[in-house]
Amino acid sequence: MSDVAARAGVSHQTVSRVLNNPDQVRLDTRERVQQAIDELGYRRNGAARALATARSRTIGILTIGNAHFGPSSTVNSVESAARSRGYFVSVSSLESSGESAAHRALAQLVDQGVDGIIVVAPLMDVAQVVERAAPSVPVVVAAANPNAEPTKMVRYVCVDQRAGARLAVEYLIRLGHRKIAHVSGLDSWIDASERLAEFRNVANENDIEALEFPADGWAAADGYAVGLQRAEQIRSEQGPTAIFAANDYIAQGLLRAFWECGIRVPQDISVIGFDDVESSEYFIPSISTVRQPFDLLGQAAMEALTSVQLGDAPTGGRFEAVLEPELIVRGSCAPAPSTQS
Amino acid sequence: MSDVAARAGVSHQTVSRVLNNPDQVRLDTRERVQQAIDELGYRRNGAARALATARSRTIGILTIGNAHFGPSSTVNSVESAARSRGYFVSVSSLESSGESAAHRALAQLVDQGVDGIIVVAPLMDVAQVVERAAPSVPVVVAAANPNAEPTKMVRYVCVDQRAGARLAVEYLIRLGHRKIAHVSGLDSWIDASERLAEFRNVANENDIEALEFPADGWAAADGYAVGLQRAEQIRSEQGPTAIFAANDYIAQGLLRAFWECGIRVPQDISVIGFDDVESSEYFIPSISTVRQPFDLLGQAAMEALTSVQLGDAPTGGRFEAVLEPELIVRGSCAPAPSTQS
DNA sequence: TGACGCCGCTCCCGCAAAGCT
DNA sequence: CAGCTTTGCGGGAGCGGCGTC
Repeated sequence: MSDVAARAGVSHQTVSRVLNNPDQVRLDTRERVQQAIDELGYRRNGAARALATARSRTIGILTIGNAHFGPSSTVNSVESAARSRGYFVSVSSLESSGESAAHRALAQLVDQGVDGIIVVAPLMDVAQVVERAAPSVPVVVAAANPNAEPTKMVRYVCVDQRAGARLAVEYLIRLGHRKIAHVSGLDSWIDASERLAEFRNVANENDIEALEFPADGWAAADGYAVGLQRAEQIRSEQGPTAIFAANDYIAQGLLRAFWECGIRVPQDISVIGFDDVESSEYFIPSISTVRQPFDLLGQAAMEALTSVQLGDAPTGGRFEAVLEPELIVRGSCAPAPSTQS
Repeated sequence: MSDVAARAGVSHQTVSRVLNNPDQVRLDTRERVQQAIDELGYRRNGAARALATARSRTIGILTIGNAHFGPSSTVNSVESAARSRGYFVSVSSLESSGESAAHRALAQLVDQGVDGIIVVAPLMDVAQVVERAAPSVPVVVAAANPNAEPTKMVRYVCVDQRAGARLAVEYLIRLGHRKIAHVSGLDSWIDASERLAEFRNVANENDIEALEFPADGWAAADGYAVGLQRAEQIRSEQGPTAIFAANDYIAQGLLRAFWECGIRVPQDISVIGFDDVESSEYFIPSISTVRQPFDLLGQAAMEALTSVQLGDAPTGGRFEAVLEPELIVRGSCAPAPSTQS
């Protein structure tokens, strides 16, 4: 910087001013300085700036790796929202589950000196770690945490999981299904337990027989295993006529298992998924599902983070933003057999 | 830090030594200092450290967003490899295509003061930008760039795309197919053009009739469009009996289109994909494909970056590491009809 | 507009005490 | 015991900007 100053024949803080408050410098000197900067290819040193201003211009993202569709989509949108606001983005993926890993990752981010953190890991224990950590930097948790309790430093945004589950189940009910199974995801996931809870609610409200087929994970393989295991039951008269799968991959596994077992979808059983992953539309049959607005979620998270940084009080609600999912009707659901007859 | 020093009754220098070179300070003082650190909850300031050492302990990842399976898997593995080596990871996604965007993103990372950059964007123009930028920090490009020319600062690692294409096409040939189409991906992608080039080679070597059906992208929708458009041709006697799709999503779209058109896979036509995405195994029929070792690629990239930082000379080859893909045989390919008769 | 101090840390050097020949 | 190295620790400068006077 002093090189630039020397070349432009001014002092180094004039250079600094040109960079930070251009209007405080007379036009001609400003241009002279700018020219010197260009000629020397001068670039400000981020570390020095961070040290002097106590702001790193970096936000941290705490996530669970990109193996999962929802979190990975959200990270993407957070990243672009952050960068468009001039922030660098530092990503930290949870290597393993468990509170200690979450705690370490959080501490790592704080140590790095991030100006804020967005948590894209809809896991109950991660949310708890954040709550209890009482972090010194603003944190926004992107998850439909039922225990969300905004504080000075931590806020919440989410896609309304319950509304999504309701969309799916009520759609099935409208099709005449009276016996519906839910293949639930990992119960350590907030999303999974929210969807399950609302599945129960809606079934209850409508006097629907509700079956629960828990899966061992979110992957197609897990849905496949459940499908094989429940095939017998589904073929029987007492079996469910529709299934609400906790996500699309599970639905895909289910479809595959049913196909192998000679159970036709949607004639013998209807299946609806969640998330609208790319391949669902092209599956055979194409999979009806509930789409979550992950792009908006990232933006909302970034906005919420900014408002915390500005010292704004919580908006009053438990969430700074609640986004609505959308029902996508395709070919994997049909009217219940009994209605047809 | 001076607080800690005061509390432990030592100088700030000793505290620094405890943190950096513990063995240079006597056990009892070291413990005293450590205790003071714990009691005060002291954490080193990263920005100050970066300023003083001229090392940010951060590596940058330049990628194209996580919409694509390969890059996103690679980013994941790079991230974990980097963090296990004690690096923070700053991610910058290309918002748009084009050299200027790539240039900006690269500059942004450099400005931030990263210690190295790993490029996970297998695009020709991105690779060119990196080459021409003659960056001041070590860069590793994870792409099978045919023009790879390792320099002092930039190195290459890759999965052997040509070997992968060969695996797929020779498998089809072994099944007796003599007329094979390749649905190629975006030709701005290095991977796509490498696979296409090798498809031509292998076809040529084996006296195979090679058809090329370019797709407008990597998505299932693109494969679907091609499938619809080529259905007529495929049904005819002169049509290909097998298709090598540039990736699994395209293969999925193809399968869907064929299903809609009453073309049976694999009876009427064989289809093989590339990448082995999660849903491929559960598709109907399950999709034969070529798996790329993305996890190893990330590690290899990180290793290469470390070796550049250490000032090691290039290994001699054009790539620091060339990883081998693997053929995954499933249900979407069958012997050619002519062989069966 | 310019001069000065400071952000928090690391590195270079210097000094003292202890151990060696 | 002189003269040396080794070990353990402290003082001060400076990294490259920013803020106040």
